Amino acid sequence: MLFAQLANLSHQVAATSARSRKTALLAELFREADAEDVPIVIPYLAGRLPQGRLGIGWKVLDQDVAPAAEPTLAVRDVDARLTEIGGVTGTGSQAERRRLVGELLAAATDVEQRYLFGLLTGEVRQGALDAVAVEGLASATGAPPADVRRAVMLAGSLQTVAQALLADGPPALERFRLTVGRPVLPMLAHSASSVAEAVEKLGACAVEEKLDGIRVQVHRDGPDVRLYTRTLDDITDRLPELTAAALELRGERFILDGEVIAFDETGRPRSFQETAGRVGSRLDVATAAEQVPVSPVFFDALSMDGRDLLDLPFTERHTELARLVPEPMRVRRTLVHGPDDLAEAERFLADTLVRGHEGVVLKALDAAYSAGRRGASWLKVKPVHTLDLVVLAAEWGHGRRTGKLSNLHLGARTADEGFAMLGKTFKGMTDAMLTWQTERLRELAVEEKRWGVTVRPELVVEIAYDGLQRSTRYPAGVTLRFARVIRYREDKSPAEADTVETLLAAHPEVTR
DNA sequence: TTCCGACAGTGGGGTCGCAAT
DNA sequence: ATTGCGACCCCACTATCGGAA
Repeated sequence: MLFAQLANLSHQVAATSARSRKTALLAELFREADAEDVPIVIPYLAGRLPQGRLGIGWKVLDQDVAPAAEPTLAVRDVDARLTEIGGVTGTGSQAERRRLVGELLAAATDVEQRYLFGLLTGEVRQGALDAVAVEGLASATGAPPADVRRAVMLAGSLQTVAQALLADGPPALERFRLTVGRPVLPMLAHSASSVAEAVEKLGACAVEEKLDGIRVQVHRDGPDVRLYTRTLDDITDRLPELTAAALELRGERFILDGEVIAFDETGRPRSFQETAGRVGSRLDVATAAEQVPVSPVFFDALSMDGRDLLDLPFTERHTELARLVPEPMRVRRTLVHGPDDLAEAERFLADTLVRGHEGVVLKALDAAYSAGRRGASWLKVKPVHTLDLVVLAAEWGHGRRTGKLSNLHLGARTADEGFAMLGKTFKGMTDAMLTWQTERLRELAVEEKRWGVTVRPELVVEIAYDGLQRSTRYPAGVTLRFARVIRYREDKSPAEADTVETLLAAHPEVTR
């Protein structure tokens, strides 16, 4: 199959807004693909590369290469060349990768070049990624979409399922079962703005503390233990104390879901930055483990002694968990009967925050474990802080925000009547706000740059954020975590904006 | 007809490890 | 030694489609 055929199809998919049409287009191509092309075509159509990451980013792609006039590249050619590029390492590798990418781009037509850019940067912008590709695959093979989604969750990859399905048809889905040692896509939580809202939606539920660490899936099969992240990367070698903890549990074969986090000597959680740094350390694990020891804290059991627990209600999965895992290694929790029991949920949240944790997750007691589309039975609630800050600059947006000033640079007042930048945000804006702020910020512009505009510091904006963290990038030494716009405050003058001083005072633990 | 769940898109900051300077 | 870059952690929010109510 020619690469141009995929590039053109992707273009067509991007051109239609109807999801049903996107699905139909993808299904048609899945049906046409040769068996040998399938392992390549499937990830490409879901906007990804079968090789995963290749060390190719904007710096390597930032070259102007004249496109070829006629399409000649086969799908397999592109794949072979990318595999080659990914294999280049060592001194001079970046220049060599750049040269090879240049050669590939020169062999590609205009449409193919654009598609390649999308695949390599992970921004295909065709309005169809894994989930829509799953629908297309189901449609192409006649398999029920829900069964395909479940198989993908169990296989941890669309590609594996697609190959089996296209080769052997719907019966192939039977082969995808929960297996100890093979990671499954984790169940995720949605957000709720308050405990009351969450309890209202869920009814009887468990309220569990939400730890600010790294998600971990622990598999044990006898003496073999493997640890996986949320994206199913194997991090076994980095966390020997977790392996040891898993081996001490009195069970031979199980899969547990939880969080890994670092605590200080008093049992309070250390900052997310410290936990993340530890989990990210791969080279000198022994030293890292000594300086920042981490602990597993579990909240779910997916498999026990060869039994698949995924479809059991949460209550029963938790019973299994509690039988295996001693209390200190489990997430703290309380049970709530329903809205009339709200006070208990509120009390638990307050207590959890006092302990230094991030918030709570409320989980429906009757819900199965599912990464598929079965509604939000896990709801997280975290406290939100707000500030009035001043817009210092704004950057031009990309994709559907092209032509709009999007990413705002946010400043707080300083003691010397100036402003210190605390970070950026592009979140929380409606289309109307984008249009309005583009016009307003242009009026305030003092300098036009390629990336955007700097403005007179006059526009006050109300910002929500999850907390403060240390920063080496910004002048105050701190930055906002997950900043998002709530609304513009034209009724406020910049002199009424919040100061760095009051911000630091509100989060004493960060600079202590 | 209206409502709402699921998805894709739009990017944010930090840290680590490797290569380049 | 320091800097730049890519990968991978954490993540919020809006617009839109299409099935459910």
